[in-house]
Amino acid sequence: MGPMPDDRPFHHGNLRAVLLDQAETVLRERGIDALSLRELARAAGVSHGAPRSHFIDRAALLDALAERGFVRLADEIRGAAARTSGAGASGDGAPGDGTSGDGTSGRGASALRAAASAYVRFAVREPALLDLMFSAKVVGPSEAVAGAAERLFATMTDIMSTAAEAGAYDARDVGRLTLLLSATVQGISALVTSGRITTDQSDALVDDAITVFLAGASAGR
Amino acid sequence: MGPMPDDRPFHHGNLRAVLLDQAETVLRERGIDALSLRELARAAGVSHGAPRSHFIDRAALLDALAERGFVRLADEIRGAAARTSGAGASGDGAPGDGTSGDGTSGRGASALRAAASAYVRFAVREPALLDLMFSAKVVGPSEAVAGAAERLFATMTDIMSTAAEAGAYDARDVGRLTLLLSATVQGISALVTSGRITTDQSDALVDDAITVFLAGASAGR
DNA sequence: GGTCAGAGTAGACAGTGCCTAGTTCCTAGT
DNA sequence: ACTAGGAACTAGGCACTGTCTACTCTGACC
Repeated sequence: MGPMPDDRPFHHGNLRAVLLDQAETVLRERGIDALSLRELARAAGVSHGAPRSHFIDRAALLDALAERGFVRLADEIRGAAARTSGAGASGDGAPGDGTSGDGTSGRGASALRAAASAYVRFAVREPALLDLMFSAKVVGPSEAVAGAAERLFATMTDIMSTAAEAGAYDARDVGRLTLLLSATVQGISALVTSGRITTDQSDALVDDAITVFLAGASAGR
Repeated sequence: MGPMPDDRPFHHGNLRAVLLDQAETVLRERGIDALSLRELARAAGVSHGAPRSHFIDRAALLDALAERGFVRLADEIRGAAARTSGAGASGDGAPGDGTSGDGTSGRGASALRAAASAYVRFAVREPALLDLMFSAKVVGPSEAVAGAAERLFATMTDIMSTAAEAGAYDARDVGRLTLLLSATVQGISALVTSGRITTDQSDALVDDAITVFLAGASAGR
């Protein structure tokens, strides 16, 4: 009814992106309980019903956040792994150079170390977001976030495959070993985000994890 | 002001326990978002302000739930580990019998397998509760839950020490290895509670985890 | 130029957590 | 036996939230 006395444009233009960015900040600084659609709307200078045009639910907003989180996390560990070897670790990397040994210090190993470290660093930087990404849903995760999570796992598989080609372990075990290392890294992150261990401890733990993992994985003949 | 027309006693007697039990059920069946102090009060047949006598906060209720969760989880993995070897695995167990080998199938190994399996089974049974126990707090966890979490970790350490005495790995590494296995098991659980893998996959994953862990841990000379 | 869907506004409603004042009961202490 | 006091509980109110609905504005397209 109000004739809207303001001079600002009726259409915000990119409300969705603004809401997501602000939500991410709130999540980081004050936790998920402090995330309110109405507050986000106020901060963006729109009415309390405006977010509904972009997110049908509060849950939809959270899903979008989780989805973005998975994409960012995948990018970061891919980048970290790629930075260790000269070329990238994207999909069909060059075949292994035949380096043998137990793999605990090969080129594949350093990529694994870098990726794991980047993963946990993400957890330190964005504890609430990672928590949201892996939170227990009463109903299964939505299509979009499941896809994004899948992409993260695919990235992990890529990195693990490259390490296998470098001789760190048998290529036939890549599937199961990827699952295992993913779980381990996620577990270390959970210990960090829940405040159970310090970041210093987590660094050492990542080191131990990779060392034991490589020794155990290559021991399987 | 109302003269309380009911005939039921004024004092509920054990409201606190009833609230916690009911809260646990709601958590299990409808997730943490469905947990409302007022609804719990209604279900218990008391006024909406009654819970405040026992839990100053909604957060306090959640803390109490998490605390109970830690205790139960610790009990379950201790029991599972104890059931593998004849005697219990409590604290100062009998010294190892000198069994050598790489430890991937020794007596300590089966205790580890049982404990890990019990942990993940707990996650399957109580996903939302486990999530709550390891949720990212903007402020550090309360005193009580930190203590309960500590007790869980101590239980893990006990089990790991017993396996070390059985020759699974060097006793000097127990501290770091406990942290590592705890993280791994928690990570597998997170994959389950977030609906990323099925329970069948989780069983196989636990198996792989223990195998790789023992191979890697004992490989460290 | 009219129309039509998307984006935003504004109001209402049920529900929640939290606070406060008052009431009831149990349990000491004398 | 009586009374003081504290713990447990009731009842009302406040601010806030998510969600629904009806309405309005705007730009783009025929």
